[in-house]
Amino acid sequence: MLDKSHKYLSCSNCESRKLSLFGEFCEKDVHDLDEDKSCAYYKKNQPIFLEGSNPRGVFCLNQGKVKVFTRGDEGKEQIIHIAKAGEIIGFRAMFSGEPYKVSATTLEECNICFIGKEDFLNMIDSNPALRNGIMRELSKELGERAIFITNLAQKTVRERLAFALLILGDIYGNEPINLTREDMANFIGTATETLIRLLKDFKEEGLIEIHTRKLELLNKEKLIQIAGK
Amino acid sequence: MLDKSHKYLSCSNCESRKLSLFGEFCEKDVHDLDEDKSCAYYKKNQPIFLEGSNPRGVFCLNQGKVKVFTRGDEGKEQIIHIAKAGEIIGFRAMFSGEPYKVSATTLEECNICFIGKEDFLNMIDSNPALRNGIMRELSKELGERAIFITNLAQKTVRERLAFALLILGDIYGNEPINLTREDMANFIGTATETLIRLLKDFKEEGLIEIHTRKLELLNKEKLIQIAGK
DNA sequence: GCCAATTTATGACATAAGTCATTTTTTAGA
DNA sequence: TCTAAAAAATGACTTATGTCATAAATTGGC
Repeated sequence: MLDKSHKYLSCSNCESRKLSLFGEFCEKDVHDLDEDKSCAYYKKNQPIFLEGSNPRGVFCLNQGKVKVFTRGDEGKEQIIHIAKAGEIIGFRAMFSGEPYKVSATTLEECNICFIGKEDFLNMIDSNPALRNGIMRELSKELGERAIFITNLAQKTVRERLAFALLILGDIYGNEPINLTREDMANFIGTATETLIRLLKDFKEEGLIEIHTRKLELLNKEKLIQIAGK
Repeated sequence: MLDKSHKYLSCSNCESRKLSLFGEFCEKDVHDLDEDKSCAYYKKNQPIFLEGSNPRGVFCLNQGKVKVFTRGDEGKEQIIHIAKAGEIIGFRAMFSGEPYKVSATTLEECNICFIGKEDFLNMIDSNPALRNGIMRELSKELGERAIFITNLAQKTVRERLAFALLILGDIYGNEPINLTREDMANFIGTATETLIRLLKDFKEEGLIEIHTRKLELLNKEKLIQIAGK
């Protein structure tokens, strides 16, 4: 499944594409996409783009997970989003005309394709469905971030942890959640030690199972209840 | 300046429009806009739209300020954004195809115009400049919210207050900042009492001047320093 | 398969910020 | 102009969560 060589990955039979904003492309569009893009293998913990730099195109996640984060005053990461296969990342900064406000780094080995700025913008101009998809995506995320903000401001760490576990459960699907404690703490906005203690509580309450780094959700119902609205 | 009747406000000489996403419209487009829109006077603390309801169009803020907020578990407001004249609000939910994730309420007397969903979407389809403006706007806000999230997660209330005062200073321009303590607390994500105590500190440190509800920034330099990155 | 480096875990302690109760001030409507 | 309601202010007290120190476990490179 994962391709460590830098060899070309065709879009036409790419399963991730079918889940992505390019999913509805007609054959010709897929062919054009194939022409325009380049592919690369990224190892774990490899940066994709950095806060403050200028976007040159967008990244299409074929395989693997990626964290999107900003750094606060003291350099501490705040994870804003965790992207999975099928997601296109880094397109916001291309429309805002500003440098990246966030950084992106792989959380595991990844295959990631790249589409240059000009090609991507042309696609958008000539493809209303893609355009609408992008606008829908931007809007949805904006709504999600409003909720993220409210959670941070009003929920306890325990509630936020339950909330985050449910989100991570969706992202990881069948696989167990697999993040360092630090990344997890930086996602819910707390100290690593606090997170560790709360995970232990959840384990003792029978809500999750812990296999070192890998977490399994045992009782989603109860987690939903703890997470609140 | 403020029109308490519900009489028609023409777009062609609307100063707020010139600052808005419709600012670059040609004469014909402005004429069409005039045909499509309706205008209304809103008094202070009047809701414009509610979280959970379905969007029927967008609102164009001709005069006044509006708070955009969500409610947490216990109904407490978290203010996400404060909109000023020239801003178009409520367009995110129209693209996401979901009900509103936020509510909007006037903070003062307002004149607000309304453009129906269909008309607005037609405008976007036929007007690439408007479309790009909207995408730029969505993207910019997404970046700002990443910073908002990081601030909430990592800064102290004192730092967030300094940060918020600077933002509010920009929004209010020449006028003094004019918000209830509760709204202000709900903007920076803290308890009203905590906010009141910190405002007192800032006053004693000579950073702001307080005339009951109206705040004046005296030392932006120092506020920037406190706010941090 | 071993060892250094990283990550996870745990305990002790400090404190920023929340909550609750009460008073004072301001606002807005009659 | 008066008055009731809302908002702002203040004090006393609690606590959730962060910090620091250290130990245990896990990981990954040679």
